[in-house]
Amino acid sequence: MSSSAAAAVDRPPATTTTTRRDASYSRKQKSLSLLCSNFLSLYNRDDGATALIGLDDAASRLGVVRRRIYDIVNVLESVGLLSRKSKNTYTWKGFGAVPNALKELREEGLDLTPIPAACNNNPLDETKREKSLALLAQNFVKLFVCTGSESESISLDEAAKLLLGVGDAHNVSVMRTKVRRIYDIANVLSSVNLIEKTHTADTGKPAYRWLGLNGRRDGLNLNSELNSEQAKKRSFGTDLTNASSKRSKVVEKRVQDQGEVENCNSDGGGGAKESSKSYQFGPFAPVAVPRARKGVDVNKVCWESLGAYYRPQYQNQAMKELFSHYREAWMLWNSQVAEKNPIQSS
DNA sequence: AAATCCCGCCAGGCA
DNA sequence: TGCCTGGCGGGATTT
Repeated sequence: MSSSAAAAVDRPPATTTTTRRDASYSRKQKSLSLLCSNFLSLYNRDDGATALIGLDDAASRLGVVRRRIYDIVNVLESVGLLSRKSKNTYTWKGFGAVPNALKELREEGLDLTPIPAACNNNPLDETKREKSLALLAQNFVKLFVCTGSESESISLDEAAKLLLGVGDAHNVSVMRTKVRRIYDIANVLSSVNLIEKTHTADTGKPAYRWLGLNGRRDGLNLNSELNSEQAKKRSFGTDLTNASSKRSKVVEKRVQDQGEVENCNSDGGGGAKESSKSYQFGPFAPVAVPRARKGVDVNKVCWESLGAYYRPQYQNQAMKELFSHYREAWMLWNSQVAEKNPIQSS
């Protein structure tokens, strides 16, 4: 089947290697870790309240194509942070739901034996399910919670080999694909501080350590400095959205066309230019946060959640202090508003 | 050179 | 038929 119309809309114009080599192309703007952190900033609540997540809404708010959202929700769903409600819609469950999900995973136990096709009602479905990111993510988590490795690191290689199908143990190509997927999963899980990236003591090879909910030092700090080295490396000076990407220009334009872009980040192109060079409000200013719609104070929700949850990790001390300053000012202002308007602000 | 992982093609399912 | 979902791997970027 050829690409669908939806996919065509979804997809920025076909990229050439020229574009990819463009000097302004920067992965920092687009990492899955950062995207996931921003996703949490939008939907995670301290009070444990559930929220509906529309995939299109999430994609346009974050300035990415839907495809990227699928990666995130599939992994987050595997640890119970959200669940699929219906087509296009997920329900945010929050960190309160994680212990149960982990308990269930633990009780299920780690069984990597492929289900024989003959035993399945629908072999095709099972094959697909077997390879799905969601299941891979669950099994990855099980490697820690079911094998007593909660205090130990598991190397990337080790994880990939364990999660490979029996017949694929020596297939380099399959192994490489599996490793790619583990990177995807690990980036999401480290963004929510359930795991952290480390290195094996002996070989220095990449590895991951289970943090569990202890990884969240407190209810606010989802982007703890304890977060993966990866996030540290890739998040400096980046925008809240991934709209900076040239490849995201189609999405960005679509959002602008809808007249929904809150141009609170005065770096002009809504993040299309390097925000690190021309920041005005700081990288936590969302580019694609929709204007308040009728009866819905979207802005308030977003800024509140940003103020409460979003903590960029700056390697630069000045940036750290600057953000702290803005955050304190915001919190102070917010509490003053709350005092004046207890009903509206509650 | 190895590690990392973004990106989007495209297959398959479903209404 | 068109949209939704997501597996997959090429290849660019970072370490």
